[in-house]
Amino acid sequence: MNESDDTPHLTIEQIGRRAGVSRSTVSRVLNGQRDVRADVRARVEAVIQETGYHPNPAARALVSKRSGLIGLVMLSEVDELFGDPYYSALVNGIQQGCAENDLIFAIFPASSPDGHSDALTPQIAQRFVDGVIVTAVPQSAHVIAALRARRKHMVVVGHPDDDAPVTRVDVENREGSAVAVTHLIRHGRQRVGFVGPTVEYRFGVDRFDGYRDALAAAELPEDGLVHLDQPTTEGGYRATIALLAAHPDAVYAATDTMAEGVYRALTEHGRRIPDDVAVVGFDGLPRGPRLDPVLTTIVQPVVEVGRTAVGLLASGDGVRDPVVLPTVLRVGRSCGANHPPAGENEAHEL
Amino acid sequence: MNESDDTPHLTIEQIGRRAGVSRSTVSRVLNGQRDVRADVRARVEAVIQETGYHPNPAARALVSKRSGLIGLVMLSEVDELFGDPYYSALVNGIQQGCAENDLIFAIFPASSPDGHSDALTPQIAQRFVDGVIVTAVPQSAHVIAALRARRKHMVVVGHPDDDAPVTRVDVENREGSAVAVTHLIRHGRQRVGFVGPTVEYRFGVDRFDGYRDALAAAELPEDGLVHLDQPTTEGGYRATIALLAAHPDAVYAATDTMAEGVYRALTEHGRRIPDDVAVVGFDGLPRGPRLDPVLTTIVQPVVEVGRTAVGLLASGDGVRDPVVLPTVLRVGRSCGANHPPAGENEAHEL
DNA sequence: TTGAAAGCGCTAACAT
DNA sequence: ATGTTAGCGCTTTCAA
Repeated sequence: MNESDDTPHLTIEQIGRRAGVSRSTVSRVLNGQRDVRADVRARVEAVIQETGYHPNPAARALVSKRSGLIGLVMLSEVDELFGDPYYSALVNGIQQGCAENDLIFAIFPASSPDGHSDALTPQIAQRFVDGVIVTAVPQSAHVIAALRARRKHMVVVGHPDDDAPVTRVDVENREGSAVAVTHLIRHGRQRVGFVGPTVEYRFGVDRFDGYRDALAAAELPEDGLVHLDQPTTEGGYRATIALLAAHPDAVYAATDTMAEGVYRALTEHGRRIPDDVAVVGFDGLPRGPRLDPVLTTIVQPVVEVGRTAVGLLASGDGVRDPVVLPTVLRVGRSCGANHPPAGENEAHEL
Repeated sequence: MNESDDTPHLTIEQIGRRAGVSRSTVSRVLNGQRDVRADVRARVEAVIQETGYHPNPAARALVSKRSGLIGLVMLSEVDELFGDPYYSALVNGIQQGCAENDLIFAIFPASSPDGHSDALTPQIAQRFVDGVIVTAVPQSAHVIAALRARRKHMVVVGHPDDDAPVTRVDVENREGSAVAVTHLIRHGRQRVGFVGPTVEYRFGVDRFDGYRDALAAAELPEDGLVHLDQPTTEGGYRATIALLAAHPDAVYAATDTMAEGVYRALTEHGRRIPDDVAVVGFDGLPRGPRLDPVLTTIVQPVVEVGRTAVGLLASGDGVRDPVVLPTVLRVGRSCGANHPPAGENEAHEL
């Protein structure tokens, strides 16, 4: 129960009575309709104020078919994600978006604990929720499919593998990558290695495409310079070891986490950063790895992604065009560009 | 809106029609009442099954006065907490509890962004929520007060400063501390230092009391051995530096995070762990610091705390007796007890 | 054991 | 500009 039972809650009817108007007028005031005379409105508002009245959300939800609740679908144990700097920032953005839109932010496990046939937890399935946010990772494909099958309102963060229509929010993975690699090339690097995740990660593919774009534009080779592994520090380490045979003078790591592995591998093999090998990463997350020398990286606006996703959920129903947010190059020490071209070293607030 | 408008949802009435019974009977089946003939029940359940019907939660909430929604009040930016191993585990437990009780888990910022006079965010104030969980930290005092004033159903995790009646879940801070310190004493340590948080942290006070209990029981002195600072690695470091003057042969750190600082201070000052100075901590969190040598620590069941808090919220309304969960000593290498007394080195599953 | 009917508190036609 | 009325989909007496 919400509160102790000895606090009978006021209803819109009673507010009306106290203000000497009908319940409809109170409703109009409540919902900001303007066809209410100013003095009447004031009177009603005064009563609302002094009584501390709040309309019953369940009644509202019943008639309006909106609960004011949106959810994030968690694909793994909640506390795994809590450690992840990406989710940490994303959740922060979602929370901000909810506050801005006066929505309640709920967390849903992806599947019911009892291993239901349906991939969805009863809470989502039972449609109390106005809409959900799902991140596009390999494991989420079936959840997205299930949500679509049930015609749930959803926004996908990132880029799902299948190209079925969904409203989604993404960042300029490809463009950002191209900027990163171009930056290296412009500062004299000729053999830029790519260390990125294996192909099931769509963002990795997009970032790889940006890498190719930049190499192609500079007419540089990529022979033996591309090495894929898990998007972890360990993966970055292994990929870099493999890459060394190709004698890179720079490494573009598709994630900062992988860049951490790149650092370790380079250091262990006696390569100085950036003197022998320059490094640029991607992500720039607030809680991401702190490397020495400071990593030059492409900053993606994850918090903004979260807020945008909520905004999309709050603003309507159908499938909308993807929203793709810009990334920014943040120049540190690892790229060897101590005097970066003007305008390149300013990271926006994210 | 919940779903695309072209999916008109089934109502209990329609289910009744299809099953050839009244809506009341369907409701009885739905709510597991037993005065329904077995074959009728089966028929209704079959229809529910094949139609994939779910009762409308808003309608249910309206009449039952329960939303099935519980919330965690977040006292700082969401993403600060995400980094915190304590919250990480707590949220994990809350999530588990919600899944078990078929509740939706929402996250609420403590105060409305627009700096309302009221300390509560509108969502909570507007009572959509069946109950909330608040952690007892210094900043939460006014939130707890505000919730109490509004007669919200709440469970406090930890121990608030004021002794106003609340339902709360806590762990055996005092008893656990006593076990930790007794363990050190039993293994020959005579000068056990206390490194803990300053007195505004109630759990710190409780843990200090346990320390005193153990010293008193062994008739050992505490002169110059108690040093308080912020409950951070840095605080643990500073407190230890101060402590060194008292020539401790062991340090009991009231949190593992502080223990991390203890390690650093001891190491920097040439003390070997555990040979010169033994160390025992408190928390044992899944994502807590990993120290070398492995820290002996008092493990508190934070996940269980979260689940219990939800259980309390789900099970009733009034103020209940505090639930205090047991802690367990987990013996590592830092206490110098390589052959721990039987039964002491088994940490339960948490 | 089952059905009919009232009503939870609100919004939104529809009147006036 | 304001009031009246009819539901939203459910649970729950109350009758049968």
